[in-house]
Amino acid sequence: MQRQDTPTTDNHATIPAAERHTATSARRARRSDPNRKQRIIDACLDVIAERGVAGTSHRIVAEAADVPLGSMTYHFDGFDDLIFQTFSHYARQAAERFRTRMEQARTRDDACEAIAETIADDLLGTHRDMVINLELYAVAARKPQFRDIMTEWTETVLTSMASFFDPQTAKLLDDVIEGITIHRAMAVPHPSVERTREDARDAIARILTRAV
Amino acid sequence: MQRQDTPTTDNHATIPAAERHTATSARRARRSDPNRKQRIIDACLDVIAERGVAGTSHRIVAEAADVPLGSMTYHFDGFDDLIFQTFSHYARQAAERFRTRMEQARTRDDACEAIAETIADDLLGTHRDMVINLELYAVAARKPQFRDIMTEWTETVLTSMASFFDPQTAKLLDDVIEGITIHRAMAVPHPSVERTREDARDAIARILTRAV
Amino acid sequence: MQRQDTPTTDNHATIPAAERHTATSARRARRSDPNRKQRIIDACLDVIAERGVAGTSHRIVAEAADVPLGSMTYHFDGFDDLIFQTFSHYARQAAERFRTRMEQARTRDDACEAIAETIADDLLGTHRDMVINLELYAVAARKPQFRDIMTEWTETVLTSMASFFDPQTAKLLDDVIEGITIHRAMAVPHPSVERTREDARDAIARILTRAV
Amino acid sequence: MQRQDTPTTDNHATIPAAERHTATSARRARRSDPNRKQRIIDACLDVIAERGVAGTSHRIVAEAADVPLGSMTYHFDGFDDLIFQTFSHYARQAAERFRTRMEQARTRDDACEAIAETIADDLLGTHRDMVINLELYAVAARKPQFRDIMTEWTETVLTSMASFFDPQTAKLLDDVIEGITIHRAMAVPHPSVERTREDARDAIARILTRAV
DNA sequence: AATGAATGAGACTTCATTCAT
DNA sequence: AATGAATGAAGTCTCATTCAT
Repeated sequence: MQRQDTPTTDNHATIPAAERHTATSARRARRSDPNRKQRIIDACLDVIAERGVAGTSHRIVAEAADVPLGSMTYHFDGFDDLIFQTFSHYARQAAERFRTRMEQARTRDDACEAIAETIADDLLGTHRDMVINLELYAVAARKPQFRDIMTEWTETVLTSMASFFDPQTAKLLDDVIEGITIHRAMAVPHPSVERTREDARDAIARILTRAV
Repeated sequence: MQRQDTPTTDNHATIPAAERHTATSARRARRSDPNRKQRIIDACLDVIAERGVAGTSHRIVAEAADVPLGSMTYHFDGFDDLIFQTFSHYARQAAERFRTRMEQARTRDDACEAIAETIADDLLGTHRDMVINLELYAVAARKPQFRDIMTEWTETVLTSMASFFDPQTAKLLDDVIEGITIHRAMAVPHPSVERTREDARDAIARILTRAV
Repeated sequence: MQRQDTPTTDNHATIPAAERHTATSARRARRSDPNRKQRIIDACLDVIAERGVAGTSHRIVAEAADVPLGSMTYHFDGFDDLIFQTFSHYARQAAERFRTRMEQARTRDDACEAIAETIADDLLGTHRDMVINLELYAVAARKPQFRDIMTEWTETVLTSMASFFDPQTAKLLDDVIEGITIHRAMAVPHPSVERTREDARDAIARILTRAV
Repeated sequence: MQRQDTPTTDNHATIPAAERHTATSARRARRSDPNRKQRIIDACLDVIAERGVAGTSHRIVAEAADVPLGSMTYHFDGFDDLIFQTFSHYARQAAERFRTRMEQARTRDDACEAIAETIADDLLGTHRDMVINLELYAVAARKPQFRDIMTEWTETVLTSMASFFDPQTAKLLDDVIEGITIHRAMAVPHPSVERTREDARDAIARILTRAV
């Protein structure tokens, strides 16, 4: 309780007490829904891809995941936590995909191809991934916690490339991956996957030519 | 309104109660205010930098610009228009800055240095620019309209480089600029401006070595 | 935006942005409603009397005052401010009533009768006043700001009695007023107004007998 | 939940997210917990003292008592029952304390001193008791059921005084006790215990002087 | 006997926008 | 031309309570 001109931290009051709702409406039974939390995260990812973080809300995600609104703050410690866990999950998955691709590479050429494929297929292949990436960047630029997600991701990428490229080259390649991703994302109309793959191959080749 | 914000005390950002509306009359009294619209745009840019598009609202911008709330929908055709014009202004300004830098370059080495400076000083020099850039990217990824802003910007950049580099090299350089910008933005802690400039120089050099 | 285990003050996020409700439903026109704020306060007093502060909410008060929910936080700086202003108004009014009664008294006996009437009619006459009084006490016990309301009230009461009683006697009388009020409020069933007035007269007489 | 609360940082009072439910298993492990119900009541009293009935909820009490949320509705028949039993316990205890004090009195003077001590030490000695008292009054004013608690308490008080004072005097004394208690509770800043005891002695003396 | 999981209702607040002035 | 007043929708979050285990 606070007077009108005395700003305090306590400005989100809540429910009264004592006399609360006594109505006992009929309830749908939907208990015991395993991995509901994961379903919410997946749905949240979809929503972010479609409407951006700015357009994401508990209600919309709950609807997308087909869970009651109350589930949101039950499973997540507030909206911010939802966003954090969602991006965290996404980044981990993306990093894993990249590592898998690199692990399957035998030669340096294989590795280059894997990178090109990552750019063209994983990062830009779908509008979805593209948007999520950029939304994550935007948030991370302002929130240190989200930068940690990025750090982890970057480390996995660089580590995965370590077998084929020296650290400096790997970093440069990583920069280029990023740059191409963004620029193609911004292009209107978006270039085709094939075209993007070509461009990626060329860029990588140019960088490596000198390093050889 | 504050969603993905760094925690602030947020004392006066909130809407005043009814009385306060009239109580603040002394503060304003700003009849005949030329370029009020521009002041709103500048304030909006500040707000976006600090709270992201998700945390931006008419009220907060109005407060930051010290204009009445009614001004917002009077000068802008709704919220989206405000954001669009704001980003549009920003991008044009950034492109102009880059062109000026390049125009002052005489040799190819000058040009490289200008690029490095752009990365280190203009795009990453301030947290502000970094955040605004990424916010713009995020929006642009989802809204074609905003992609036009990016297109214009990119064209100015490539055109400015045309005197010193062949198209393909310019594009690659542009990609690297982007990649470095992002990766440094994500790094924790942010590397120093000097360090960033060094890295940028190296990356550019590597790319050009082979092209020469 | 905050990670799950990092308690920050920033835990009441709000609206997204950019893509918000564009629906323009038909609106009732109810502009220009003078002293709407006072009507809300009156309604709030009714609600408190009926359900206690614990049972009071923006929604319920808005409904009682027949104003849209949005009006509540428009006219008041949050729930706490509403409660504060409501009690403040009530206390001022009650103090005024008491002063008027005392001002009309000519003799000491008149004053005694005025006090008895205050107890029986003003403070206990209606269930409404009784409840509001006690709710105010309860809040004031925990919130210093509300204690200020009480202080002002008490001062008015003591000042009003100054013409007829020495300070110490006035204070004792005030204490007795309070005590009778409470005890009768707690009695089950509530004694009649007449009975209460009798009791008050007796108590006052007893206190004054010795002082004479 | 916090409505009319003094501003607190409120870190751990909030509900944990889903995972945290299981994460805290180490903390509890309290099988076979005798007088758990009493522990809940004690905790509830603390919560009421700190946040008022309006700020009390099942969750907060459960947290304060370190029992699982489900315990609340298991041991109590809903929220109102919890509040009722809590106040009931408190009043019985307070009445008992008063009776003990009076039983130890031998002379009428002893009795007067016991009353003064009750006011100064028991009712006002701690902020806690003061708040709880007034919260109880407020609820009792609106709910007959709670008035029964008060009736029982008052009867014990009057009975305890019967050995030393005639009924009418006892009643008046009781009124004064009440009045002083409230007025001191409202004073800002609260007078010291010693000062309060003095005042109480004086008031009692004045009342009795005439009666003698 | 006891409790973790879950939920629908409702809490406060802020929002973009409209409209009379 | 400009704006203060006002509002319905939607925001996040907490609530008491139920129920399967």
